[in-house]
Amino acid sequence: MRKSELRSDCPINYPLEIIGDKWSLLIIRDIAISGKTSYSEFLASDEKIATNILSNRLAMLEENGIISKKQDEANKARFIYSLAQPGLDLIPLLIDMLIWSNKQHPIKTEPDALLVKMALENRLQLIDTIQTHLQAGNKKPFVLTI
Amino acid sequence: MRKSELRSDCPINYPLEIIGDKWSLLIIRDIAISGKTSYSEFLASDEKIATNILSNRLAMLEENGIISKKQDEANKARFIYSLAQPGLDLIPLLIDMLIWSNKQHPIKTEPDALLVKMALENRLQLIDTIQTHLQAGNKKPFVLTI
DNA sequence: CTGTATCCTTAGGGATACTG
DNA sequence: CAGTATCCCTAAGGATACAG
Repeated sequence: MRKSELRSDCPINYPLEIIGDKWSLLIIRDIAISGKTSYSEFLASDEKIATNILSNRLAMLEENGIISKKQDEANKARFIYSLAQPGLDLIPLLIDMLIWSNKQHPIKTEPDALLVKMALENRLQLIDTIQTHLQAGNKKPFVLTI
Repeated sequence: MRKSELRSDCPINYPLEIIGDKWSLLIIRDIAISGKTSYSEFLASDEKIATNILSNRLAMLEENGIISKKQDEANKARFIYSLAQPGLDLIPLLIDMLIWSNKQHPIKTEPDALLVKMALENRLQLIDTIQTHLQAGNKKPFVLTI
């Protein structure tokens, strides 16, 4: 995305142009909250993303520095996706979306309800805990480790 | 948007389906931060939204209860758009986007730089101040009243 | 001023087959 | 497992004209 292609240089518009499509934030959610790391795991999510779209979005997110892609040392045919710093910095946004959704339609099913509870009690601490969890390279979803 | 049409009932997916297009959040920004209230003001924004798209998004946002539309008492040919409660509840999201953008490319131009400064100093207070400002029906953009 | 209506183009996306 | 490559369709969007 070159700057000349942006509709404007408004800082609210900017993230919309980078991750403002209907799929990117779901991939980021999968990594950040669901603990997913691989193509096949993203493919298995409820929203049923198509293979070509997933492929395209992973490439775009990597190109924009939101995620990182590394070969799995144990299994060379496998790739591991993780959040780069700008991706980790999107976690506050995910949490606020969760809080907003909960206000519109209160969430009662686990593990999301637990996440909402933690977010409402101490948003900053939750964000920090998730970021630390991810940076440590844990494989289980954060919410299952509590 | 009927629930049966949603790709999933994930609370992160929900806002993406309601306001996750490339234009809705810009209209909400115009109302919340730029102090705009009318069709022609939205039309004049930097991103150059088309008339049919603007018309469509205003109707959709109203239908989903995000914004309210009222006839101007002083000028009957004019309509005034404002944020309903779910729209006001999106302000934390806007602030997070601002903070994220600033981290990617530090903002140096006013009035956005001032807004970032306030957000970093006390996010909750800024959100509350903007919401109160809007609910009071002030016509000047919040940031110009400081 | 606040929209509709229309025409047309393009980007996004679903389905499926195929490959290293 | 992790993708590419097609094919095809639809929704999104730009441009412009017109209307109350």
